[in-house]
Amino acid sequence: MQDKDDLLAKLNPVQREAARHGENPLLLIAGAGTGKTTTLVHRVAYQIASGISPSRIMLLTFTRRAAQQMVERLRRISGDDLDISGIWAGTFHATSVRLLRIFGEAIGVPARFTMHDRSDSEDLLDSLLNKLKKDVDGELTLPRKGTALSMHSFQVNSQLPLEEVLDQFYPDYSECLHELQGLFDRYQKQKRQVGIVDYDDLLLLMRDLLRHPEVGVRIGQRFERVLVDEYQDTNSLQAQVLMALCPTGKGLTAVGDDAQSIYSFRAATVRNILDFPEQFLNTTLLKLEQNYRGTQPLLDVSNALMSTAKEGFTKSLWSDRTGGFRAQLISCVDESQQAEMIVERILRHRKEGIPLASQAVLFRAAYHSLALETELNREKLPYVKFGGLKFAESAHVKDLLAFLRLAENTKDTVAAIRILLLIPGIGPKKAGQCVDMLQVTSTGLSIWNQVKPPSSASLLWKSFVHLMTELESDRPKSLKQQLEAVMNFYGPLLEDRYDNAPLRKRDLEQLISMADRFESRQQMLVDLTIDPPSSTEDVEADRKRKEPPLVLSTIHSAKGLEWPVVFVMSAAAGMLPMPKAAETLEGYEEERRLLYVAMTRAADWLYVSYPQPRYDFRGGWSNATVGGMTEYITPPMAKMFQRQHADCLSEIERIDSSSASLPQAGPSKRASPMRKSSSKKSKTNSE
DNA sequence: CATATACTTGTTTTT
DNA sequence: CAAGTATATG
Repeated sequence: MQDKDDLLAKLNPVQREAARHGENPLLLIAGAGTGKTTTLVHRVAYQIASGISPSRIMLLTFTRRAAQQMVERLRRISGDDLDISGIWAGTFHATSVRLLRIFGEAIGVPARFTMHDRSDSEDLLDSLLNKLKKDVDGELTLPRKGTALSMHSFQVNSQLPLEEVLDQFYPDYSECLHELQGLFDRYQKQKRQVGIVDYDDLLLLMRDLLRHPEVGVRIGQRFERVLVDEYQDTNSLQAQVLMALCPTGKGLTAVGDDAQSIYSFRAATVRNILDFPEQFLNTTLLKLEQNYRGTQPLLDVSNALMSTAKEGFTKSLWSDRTGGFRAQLISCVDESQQAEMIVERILRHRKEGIPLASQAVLFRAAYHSLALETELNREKLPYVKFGGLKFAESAHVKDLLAFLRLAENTKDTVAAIRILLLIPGIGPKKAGQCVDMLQVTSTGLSIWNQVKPPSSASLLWKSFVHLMTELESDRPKSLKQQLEAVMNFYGPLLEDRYDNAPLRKRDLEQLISMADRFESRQQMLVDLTIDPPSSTEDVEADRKRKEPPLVLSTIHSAKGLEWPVVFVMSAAAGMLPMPKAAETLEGYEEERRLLYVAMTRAADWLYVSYPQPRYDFRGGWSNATVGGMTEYITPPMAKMFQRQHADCLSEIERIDSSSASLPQAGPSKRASPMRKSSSKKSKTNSE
């Protein structure tokens, strides 16, 4: 077997030091594109080579995508010598599920728990909220379900007292503190009683499990090494999870970049990263500043952006890839012209040899790409979109899964009401009655045989109850068969419910064909909730594409990825600083970091574009305050950008033809193995 | 009691 | 523009 230090041959000195660091707590501050993931992956490989069993290493990442990518890279660098298969790599949430399946009973989580996604949580909370509304009888103005859930979720994740959360973020509702507190207590209690778990509960339960006097200690001892990626985006609750897992910090590694913290709405706090050295004694702090991704001119612009930030340490990224393309700032007449401009440039890059899949268009909110998508469809360019509404969140998919969810957990009233309402002739009232029947009985769903539906629905009702009791029974049926049985029943209902039924039906066929991937019904339901197919590609993957598609992504979903060509679109007040988000100073600063994250995704070409302000919905210039110039871009920065006005088409042509050749990509080697790893799916690399 | 229609409201980001 | 409320009809 090779010497374990050979593994680290390609790392720079700081990276190597991080990889070889012993078991004392390690905090790695790593700027965008500095080889953060590379270092982390090498550290894991090095530890395994040093004799630590992979099954005793936990690698916590921010998204499932990041976890998969890391495992893939780990596999690549460890070759055949090291067996890495036992490693626990995943998000906090996914890891929690994994632990709960094994140890959940210890803290009262039933093996057949079902999960609620955000809209299910809202529904459950809404039922309690409506009762409360009757009680207060108009004396108080209570929040809507979505707002209420956000409050509660923030409270849980931040671990602050509810009073503080209300005062700080929802002052309008400070008066209802008492009522809301009661509401949330009842909400938590009810979920526990019926074996329902939501996103926040996964963290809460993971913490509680790890604090369990016996089981918790056992788990803590089992994991000798714990590594956390994107630490700047963890919240207090996640910090508590880590504290419970590694009380002394022994074996703990955290990696992050305070300049890229963009999840404050999930109660993420840079305090976690700043306080790490105090929280865990003997912490070693290492910093990575050499960027292996971008060219120096591109980094100059990003650095300039961050130098205007109001707070935070300034790191200056540098690269030895001097020269190359200078970023362009492009002013467009309106959104549709912006779309045309982007498509035109994408095509030009493709002609010059950059495949579509190596180009990405990034934006603040999912709907910002609508105009562009129309244009892409017109040009028949294939694309995948990350972020925005997920496949598993669409109504028809949720309907289908609700049948299985109810069968899995007959106390999951949200699932029950959802499917009951699908049946013609059954409304909220009747559905409520049916659900109440379930609460008192122990015979399960067969009690519904006693329900007498309106005569028009009686036949349908019979087949419905038959279906459900079949699903509920332990009679061995494959998942696929179960789904097909549901589809038999649901298919016709779907048809007269939605006008685009054929399309939706195809989605469901897709879902059914995915069934074999899952080991059990419970697993399928939970996995689809914590790891919903995040792009259109995941769903359509087997429809063979002629060409790997262009990437469209929200900035949040683009975190940690890179592309040779990056477009940041709609970077103008009203869209990139989102008015709603930029109300507070902290919010405003986060919007800036968002732009920073977006710009630092680019390796070779970067375009930032914005439409001119226009008089828009409900009185107001969409980005008037800045006279058409995006707020964050200061005059010196504008000079660094090669500024263009796309409304003068001749100007575009002129500049484009002069800069049409490929940029000199700096020194011959890119100093890291990140590039060029053209295996099937690695159109993008991580930092 | 279920459902259809007509009108108001508030617009992000993700596990 | 979707998701809420309010009112009318079956």
